[in-house]
Amino acid sequence: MGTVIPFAHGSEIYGANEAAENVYAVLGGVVRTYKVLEDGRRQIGSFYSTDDIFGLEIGDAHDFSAEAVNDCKILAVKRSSLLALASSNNEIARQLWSLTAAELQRARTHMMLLMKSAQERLAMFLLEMAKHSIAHAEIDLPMSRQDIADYLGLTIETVSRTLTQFSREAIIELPTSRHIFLRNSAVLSRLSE
Amino acid sequence: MGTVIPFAHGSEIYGANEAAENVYAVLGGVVRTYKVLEDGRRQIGSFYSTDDIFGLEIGDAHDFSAEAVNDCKILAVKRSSLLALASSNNEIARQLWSLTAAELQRARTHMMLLMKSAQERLAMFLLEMAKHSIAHAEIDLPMSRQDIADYLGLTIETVSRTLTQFSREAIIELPTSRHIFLRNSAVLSRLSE
DNA sequence: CGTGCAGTTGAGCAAATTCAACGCTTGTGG
DNA sequence: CCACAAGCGTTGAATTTGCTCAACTGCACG
Repeated sequence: MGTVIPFAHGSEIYGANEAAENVYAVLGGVVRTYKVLEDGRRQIGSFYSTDDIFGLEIGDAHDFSAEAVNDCKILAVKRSSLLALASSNNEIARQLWSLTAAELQRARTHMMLLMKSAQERLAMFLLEMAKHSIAHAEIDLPMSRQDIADYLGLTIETVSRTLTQFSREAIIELPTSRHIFLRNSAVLSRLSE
Repeated sequence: MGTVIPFAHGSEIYGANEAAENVYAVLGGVVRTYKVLEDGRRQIGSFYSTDDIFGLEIGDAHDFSAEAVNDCKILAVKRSSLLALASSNNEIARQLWSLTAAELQRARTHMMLLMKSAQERLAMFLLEMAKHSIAHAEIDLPMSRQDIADYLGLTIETVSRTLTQFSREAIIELPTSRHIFLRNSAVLSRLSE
């Protein structure tokens, strides 16, 4: 059911305000959803990785845009067929509702993140990334500093400085800019509250 | 259907992590939902006024607390009976889903707000309040500066200063601290983007 | 007529941003 | 194979923004 589509890194999956024809599942790679304000500032709403579902709207239009962070395999499923299924199958209907609730959870967590200090935001971000990674204390970042900054509501400089600070304090290790070892998750947890 | 309950200003309607037994509708007054962090910081998630519905969770526990901002009339409806209805009635099921989607919309708007400057946050807040008020350009704030600050992720001092600045610039008029006239909504709209 | 709370205002400070320079890696053309 | 531009990330200095701490005002309530 649905169609598997590959997306090259940086390519658009859908745009904000476009008709929401499909719902998407990540089979491989990482996707970002975002909005761009008139003055050029970009807010990244979420990153989605393997097994995550995104692009489900209750209205007829997407309210964020979606792009491939790196090369992705995406499963696209017609929204109309899902809705048709849901109308006769309570279990499916409940699962669609549940997906929206999961998005709500995501948004609320992100909201809580955005009222914190730069250190706390980075701590939360690293722990979140670590949870999604295979090795619990080793992260391979698929996204750029700019992506992280736009996700956390900070500048790339602040992201960079905060990470080097963590590194100086031996909380993390940064063999390369995209590769991070968590050396003191306890401190990160405390920072992220 | 359901029970009408009055809540005095400041009284708790439910606490975070409590079992979500009811879903609530505001018949009169204003409600705030919030979370308190270990260090005492409080984040207000949303304000709900007449005809708004709050406290609907897909899990079994509330994840925010809810309090009456001022004296309220609240209709409490058993969640279990709504869910029972939904299981046999697709229209009800769809409306429950829709309510969660509306919450998601709220959370995303709030997320966008929290990445902006103090001026922009206040501008968005004032316009949001104005939309809910009877007279389009006149606001009677039900909540304190502390509530506003915790909603916008600012301090009361910054809220106060920004409002007086708007007042000096003739964007608003402040006959009393809880009563605001919008004198230049265009500027506010531009600020809020 | 005080007392207390909510809101405002000011001064100094801390945090994050801006602007700018620099280093490292990568890819391309000579 | 080397030189060199381009992009990404880091670092530094100056500036801006919002926060902290403190004093003060006005209003409501006893």
